[in-house]
Amino acid sequence: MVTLAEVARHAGVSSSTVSYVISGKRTISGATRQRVEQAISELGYHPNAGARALAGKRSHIIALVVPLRTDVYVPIMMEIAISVTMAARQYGYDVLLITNDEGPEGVRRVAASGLADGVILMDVELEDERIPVLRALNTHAALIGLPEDSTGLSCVDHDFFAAGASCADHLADLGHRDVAFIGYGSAVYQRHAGYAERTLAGFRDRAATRGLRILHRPCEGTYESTAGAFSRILADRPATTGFVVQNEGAIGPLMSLLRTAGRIVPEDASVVALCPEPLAEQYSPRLTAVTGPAQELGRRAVDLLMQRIDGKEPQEVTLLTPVLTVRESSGPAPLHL
Amino acid sequence: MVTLAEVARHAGVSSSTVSYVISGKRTISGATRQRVEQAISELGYHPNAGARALAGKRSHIIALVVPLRTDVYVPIMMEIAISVTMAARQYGYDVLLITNDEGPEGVRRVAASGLADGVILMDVELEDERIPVLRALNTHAALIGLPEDSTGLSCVDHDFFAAGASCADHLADLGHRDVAFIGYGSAVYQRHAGYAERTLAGFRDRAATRGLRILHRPCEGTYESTAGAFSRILADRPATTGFVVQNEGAIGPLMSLLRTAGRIVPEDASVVALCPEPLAEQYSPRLTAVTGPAQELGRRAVDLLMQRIDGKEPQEVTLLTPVLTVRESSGPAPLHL
DNA sequence: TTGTATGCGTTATCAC
DNA sequence: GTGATAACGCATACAA
Repeated sequence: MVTLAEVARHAGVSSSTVSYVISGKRTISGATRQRVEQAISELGYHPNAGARALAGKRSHIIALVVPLRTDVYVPIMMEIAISVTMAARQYGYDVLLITNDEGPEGVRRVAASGLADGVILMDVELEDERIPVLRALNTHAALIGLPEDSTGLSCVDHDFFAAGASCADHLADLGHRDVAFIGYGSAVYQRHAGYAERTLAGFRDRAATRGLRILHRPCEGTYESTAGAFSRILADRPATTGFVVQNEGAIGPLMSLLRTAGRIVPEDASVVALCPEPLAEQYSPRLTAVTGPAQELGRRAVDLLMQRIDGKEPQEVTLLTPVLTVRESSGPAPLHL
Repeated sequence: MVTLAEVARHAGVSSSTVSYVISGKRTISGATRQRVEQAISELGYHPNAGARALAGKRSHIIALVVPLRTDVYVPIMMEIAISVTMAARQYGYDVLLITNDEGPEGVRRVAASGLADGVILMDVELEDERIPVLRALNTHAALIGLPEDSTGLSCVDHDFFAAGASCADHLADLGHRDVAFIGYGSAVYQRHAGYAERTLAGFRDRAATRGLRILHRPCEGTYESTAGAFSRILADRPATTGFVVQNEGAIGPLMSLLRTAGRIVPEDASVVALCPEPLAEQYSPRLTAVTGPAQELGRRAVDLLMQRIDGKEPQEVTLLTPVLTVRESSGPAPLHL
């Protein structure tokens, strides 16, 4: 293994000079810089990570805590994880993957050992049990998701309230009067997942303003569950012409069910999905959908975390505005109803 | 920050004793062990990762290199990543996430710096450019996927050949004679992705043995592409009654297309998917499918890597047998054709 | 069974 | 602009 000292000898300078050439924390004459850089590449020197962490009190690693639960659309989790990793690399940081089966202990472990300089929490719940650990250890952190009490924490999330509201707006604009909201399974609402509640709240709120009559039906995301929700909607409100879906698993079944029921989309019924773009594009007809910028979420979390590691105190809550993209699944409310 | 020395003072022993209590590399009397362990928990001691790595020449970190490409079913990638992480934890290891946008350099970086003690490569291609780096640095590694030349490397993969063969067998057993294989986009075959080629080879091979007439159609996984493949299949071989799909994105469209074409599944046509269980369960009717054990893949890769880190030389290639689960989408070939 | 002492490779302080 | 050198916190060879 090539060490700093060997590089120094090879270049005929002291090891501290080599160190400073690398870190750039000292002004170095062009000549020595040349020789040092040449020695580095000739010997194929790579600074030892452990030694650097020990001496520099900075591991240049951040931990990313990912959920095990799968009611989150997995590709989006992955997209966020990857964007976090790539953003971190731009700061010279690497990313350690922590699964939530370790629970709050995982956070404590990597923070207390100095393995990670900071932590990014994904899928943060309203009363997240990892947050007390963060606070107790005074760990640098950024949260993806919005907890109940975000005091002193940096959080990024989609603006789900706005997302829900824009669905209501869009359907109201198209003249729909009776609209159904097919959401996540009731377990999701029972554990007060912020994203589910906030979307629904935004939808309800705007629906009231716009004078929509709405129906909310939880749904497990299976075909059966969707079929159940669908038939109850038709039974309770036969005049329903607008559907908002926030459960990825329910989209396919819903489209089939509408077809089977003889309701042509978008002529007889409009569908607005709250889902990632690739999903929306995948159906036929392509879905009008509200989508939040997933990669941006990861990037911003890293930016915030890096600020904190650098001793700054960035803003507490950042909400990223989702975009409603009109595609082929929504249209004017049918007149004949 | 609590250090070993502080714990030692608190417990009234030397720091090496504390170290040995933790590592278990020395026999310690019950009494001192007690006192040390108490001191550790009282002070909330966590060994410093950097110092440990420096002194022990072992970071207790492995790197997991994940692909950026998304033609792999993403949830499975995630499942593997998570199983790798959990398996690694059992060995006291953490997992560093490396995205493939760094290319082979990423592998070099983490290996040469001693950041990671070993590397797990996901989505290995036949001529993978990361492999030369592995060989040059003599990095401990385990590959998920099968490269052209696996000499001296430890690889785990699904037995795709067997997977393809079992699809042919199943349909032949049911009396089908004309079977179509809807695969990945032609780009996947052109870059000689091992999994695609081996599945097709296994399918072809067994189909020949069983006297099936087959048709292979690449498919991009969109609705349009699937519709195109489907109509060409019906045009070229109207008597086709069996469908094998290896493209997750094509499954939904195919089911719709069959329904639209008036072919009831499984009475008029049988569908066998090569896909993860959750996907197979999600459709209506539920799909007969061949599924490889994804988590097992991750676990095994970690096991192999740990053996190598411990100086052993485990077997080169491990192929995990997939399982064909009969569900509702396959049945006897229709007699009237 | 336990203690002492050295070294791991880097960063950063102090001196020149 | 550059060079010594003292930490950094732990593991381990060597002593006792």
